[in-house]
Amino acid sequence: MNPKLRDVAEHAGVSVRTVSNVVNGFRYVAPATRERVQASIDALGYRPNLAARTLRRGRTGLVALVVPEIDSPYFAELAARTVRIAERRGLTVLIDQTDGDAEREKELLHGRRSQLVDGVLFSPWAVAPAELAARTDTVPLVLLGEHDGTAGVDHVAIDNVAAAREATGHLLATGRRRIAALGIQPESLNATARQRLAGYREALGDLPRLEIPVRRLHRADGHRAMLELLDCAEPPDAVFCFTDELALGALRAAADRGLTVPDDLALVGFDDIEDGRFSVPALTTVSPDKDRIAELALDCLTAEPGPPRSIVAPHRLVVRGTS
Amino acid sequence: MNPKLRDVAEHAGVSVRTVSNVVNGFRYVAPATRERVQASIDALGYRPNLAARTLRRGRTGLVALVVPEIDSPYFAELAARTVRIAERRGLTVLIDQTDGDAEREKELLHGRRSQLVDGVLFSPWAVAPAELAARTDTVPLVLLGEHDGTAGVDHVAIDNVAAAREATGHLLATGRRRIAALGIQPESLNATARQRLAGYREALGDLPRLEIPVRRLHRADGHRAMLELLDCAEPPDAVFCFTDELALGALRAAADRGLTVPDDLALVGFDDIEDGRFSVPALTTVSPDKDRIAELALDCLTAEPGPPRSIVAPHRLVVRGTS
DNA sequence: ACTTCAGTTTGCAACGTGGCATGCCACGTT
DNA sequence: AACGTGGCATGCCACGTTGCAAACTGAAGT
Repeated sequence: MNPKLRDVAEHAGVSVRTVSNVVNGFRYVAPATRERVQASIDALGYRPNLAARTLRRGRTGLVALVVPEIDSPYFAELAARTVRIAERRGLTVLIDQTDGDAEREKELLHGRRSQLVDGVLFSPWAVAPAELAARTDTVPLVLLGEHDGTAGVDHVAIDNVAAAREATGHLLATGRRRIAALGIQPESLNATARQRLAGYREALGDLPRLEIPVRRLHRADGHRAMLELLDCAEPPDAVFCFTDELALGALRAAADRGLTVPDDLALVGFDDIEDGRFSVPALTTVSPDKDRIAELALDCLTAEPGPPRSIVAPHRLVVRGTS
Repeated sequence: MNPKLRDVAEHAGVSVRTVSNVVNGFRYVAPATRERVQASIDALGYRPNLAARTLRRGRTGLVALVVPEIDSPYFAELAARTVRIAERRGLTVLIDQTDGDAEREKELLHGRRSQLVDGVLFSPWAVAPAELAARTDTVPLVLLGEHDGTAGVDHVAIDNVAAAREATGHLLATGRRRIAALGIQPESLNATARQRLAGYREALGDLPRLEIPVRRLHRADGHRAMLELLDCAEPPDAVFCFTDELALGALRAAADRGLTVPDDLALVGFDDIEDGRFSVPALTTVSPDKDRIAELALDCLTAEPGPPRSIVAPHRLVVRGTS
């Protein structure tokens, strides 16, 4: 059995409470006492029991990161940063995957983790704004990547509309006129996809729209959709993809059809995943500041409760070889 | 405040203990009582307090997954599967990143998480076998991806030597004779890299060896090393890369130098990450059965304590476009 | 009638910690 | 000498749960 406060107290010849005071850095402990207690702590290898501490304090030091899939590179990179930054703040991150399933997202909103964590970083996919409003749970919640003004919940996200406008505008600036948007989510309430679509439309103005739906946002979806798109009567000369994964699938499709990128077809992605820096050619993309997003989100969680914040994280367009 | 057992007990007119029995599915509860209690639970929205439960039971339901970096695709994919399988077993996964730092790995071995988790899945990078043997911590530990017979700890890994032999053998079978191995870790005690090197050497027999060291196993490392390699006097006609990431960096380097893969240069990777299926051309790779690895590792954690197991997970060579 | 026993319910105690209030002491001030 | 003050140490209790053992019930066995 691990040593407990009582064991340390006996060993050091002080009360349990004094040991607790030392452990917690309480102010009024005589230096000599502190030293003696610390020696006993080291000698016995005492470590506070987290369960007891949690029970007493009501805080766990855990934060849940809820994402559709942790093996999607964007979320993996976001998770890596979140874990690092959380650690610096004495927090530990646990991972929940929803697989983009609305039911599972609802569960999370309604307290599936409320006993276990001090806060939830939630990257929603399919859940309706009404569900957010109807949330019963009281655990601090921060939405990641959503930014559609749904009241009552903290948000951290880049300006998706502006970013999509820039991406599309960049394709226009390079002389493209038949620009497709790849990544529409017809059935889903996904706010992010809607905003990127809005930005695309704004930039396009009166030019013909070419809006391609996909089931999910993975490479395979981008690949499949792009093959179809290239086989149709009037294929586009550029595609704005809502994720880098889609873009990489599309890039592969272009290669399958013998097209040269960016000459025959320009591509812009979204997310700036590591992968896109080493594709051939390297992927032009919108780069959200993931470090900043993670940081701001954790700030929100630890901040004093107040009116719901809506925080905009920075992004920039990174032009590389596909455009 | 959340309702507790006492509140439910009062509401249902039974003792606290009986409510606990219902919650825990204890056998001897009269159906009528169970129903009444369950109704009260639902009415009040009772959820067990995990901290109290943990304190009492001594188990947390948490498992730590310790990896060098969660945003490395192989580990992200492994994590995704681990989280899914763990969830089915009522376990929650928390993520620790070591960044390949020996100090941090040691911390984990010496109980950094022992209070918080029921078990640790540890994917070591730099830690010495001696550290493993000197482990003081008693939390169940399973090593992932190591398999060098270090006594005293459970292992789950594929047969890295055989896999590397197959990969190299495949390149030989396609007529290559000047085959490099990319991914050597000269300074590190990393067992995985050593085993893959051993397999490479076995397959090569008396053919000339070309063993290329890299600092880490990322795309950038593969890219850099491959550029150097291609610029030297006698460049190889094939490269066996110790990870897919290295291979993708190498693939990019080949493109940078105007080489055609696989005609001018064949590549084989290792890990079968999603990314490699959509590169141009698609990456030939060794595919470890990640689902099986996650499953076996969790089996180990939950199994009765016994003599250290050394479990070999299946793998297969997936031939695609780069060879 | 008495024991036995499975089924059912219960009270008590303890898991290890930290909040609170209090007590004690030494020292300087009035 | 009495008093106030700040530094320091401590005991009691509650956080919400579950293990344990005991108690009670009614029916079946002797």
